[in-house]
Amino acid sequence: MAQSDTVDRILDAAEELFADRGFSETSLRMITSKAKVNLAAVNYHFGSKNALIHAVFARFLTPFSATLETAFDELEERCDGKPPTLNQTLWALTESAVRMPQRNEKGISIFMRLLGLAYTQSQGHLRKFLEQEYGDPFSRFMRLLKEATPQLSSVDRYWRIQFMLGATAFTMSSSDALRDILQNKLGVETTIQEIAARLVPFLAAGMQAEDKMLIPLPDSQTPVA
Amino acid sequence: MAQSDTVDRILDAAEELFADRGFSETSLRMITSKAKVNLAAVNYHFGSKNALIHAVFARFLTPFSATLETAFDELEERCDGKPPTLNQTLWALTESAVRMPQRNEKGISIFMRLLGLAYTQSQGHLRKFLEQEYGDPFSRFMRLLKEATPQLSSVDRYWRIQFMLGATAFTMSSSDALRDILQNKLGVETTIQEIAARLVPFLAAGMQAEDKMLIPLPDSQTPVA
DNA sequence: CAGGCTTTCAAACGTATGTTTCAAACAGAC
DNA sequence: GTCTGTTTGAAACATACGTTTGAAAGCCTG
Repeated sequence: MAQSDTVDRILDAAEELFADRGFSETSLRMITSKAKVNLAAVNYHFGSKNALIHAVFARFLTPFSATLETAFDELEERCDGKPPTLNQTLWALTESAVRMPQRNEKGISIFMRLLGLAYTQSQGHLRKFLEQEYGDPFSRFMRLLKEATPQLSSVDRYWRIQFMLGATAFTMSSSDALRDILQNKLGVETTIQEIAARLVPFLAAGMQAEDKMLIPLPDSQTPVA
Repeated sequence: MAQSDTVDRILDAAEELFADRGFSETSLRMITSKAKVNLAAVNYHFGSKNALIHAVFARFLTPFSATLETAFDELEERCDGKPPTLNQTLWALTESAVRMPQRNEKGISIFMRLLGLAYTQSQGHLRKFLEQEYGDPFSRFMRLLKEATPQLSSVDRYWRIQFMLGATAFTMSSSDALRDILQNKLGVETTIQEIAARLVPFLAAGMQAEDKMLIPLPDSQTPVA
């Protein structure tokens, strides 16, 4: 065994269990027994459960953010001064995610599911960690989105970005389950690339929707401007 | 005090704490101390923590699903045989949610956050409970969506519905946090009605997007038809 | 006001958690 | 081989959890 095969085994087990069950619902004993290492190994190698969570994120987010920066570099160079289009920007992100080297066939959906958890179950420490470590490529993505949608107000853009993130994280986080359902119901095979190919135009269309809707509230409640 | 003021106080406290922190992260001791009732009261009145979770959902989901059925009835009657449009269908749902009688000013966002949690943190028992109790209006909503988008293939529709659910559940499940961020960043106040007013056209546009995208994968990977 | 049923209360139970301890096993350098 | 620092191991720690208990208090009916 390599010197710190233990560390990787813990990370592998933790990653999968976190993605399956969430953070609080996954105990160190589950992790260590799945990883076939001693319970104390987590605190020895990582210091605490929270630090382990950070390490799980860092392991895939660090190479991913590097890939993403490169993709953005290439894109901006290719556009030669002009701001990349919305489709190009979304696609640069999607392609970076899909083409990341995977540890196994479940890699990409675990990756997405973890991102979704980070958003929805974030316990303060995680959000702070992610913001601090990976805020830069995220900000850059935001800037590109902004330049690709100059017609939107800041507030509109903000919310539509949230909608995009939601559709993406949610779909990807359960893409295995959704794929199975589709297989059983309609007998259709679907690859993660195909899901992406359907998702991107959905997002682009939503992002570029014409109007904010006027809410017709017949009585009670104040209508929204 | 009314006879079972205790029950309502527990439900109120539980609802708010669940929405703030999630299910596993909220202990019975937090709930009972916030509600100012004895710890044993939860198990006495509800039987278990899981049953309390179900009761919290039932309290707002039962009247909501009734409201929703009525809204769908009215919509279908108004359309007089012709299938309602996508916008009408989405709006019937949104309006039913927004116009539910609220116990307090935070009511609607708690409501939404709980729905988001139900989707993202569902622990089996909850999903089963919701499916059993409220599967009917959900199926009806799905049927309306199908009739409103006859141009879509079953597979396309399936995935786009997932995208819609994702954007909605995800956004709503963290809408308070997102609102705060927006408040700090841009100094803008946002109501839940405004979020809905932005979300619906986003979803409608995405749902009706023209094309599935052709994926340009420069090398490796097989392009998608 | 007496009786029986319901509700509250403080305390304890058993279990599971994250973390710590300290001795044993191991690794590589001299 | 011996010595050093690192890693593993079994066990225990303290704490928090959901749940149960059994007695006290409250309430309503007769």
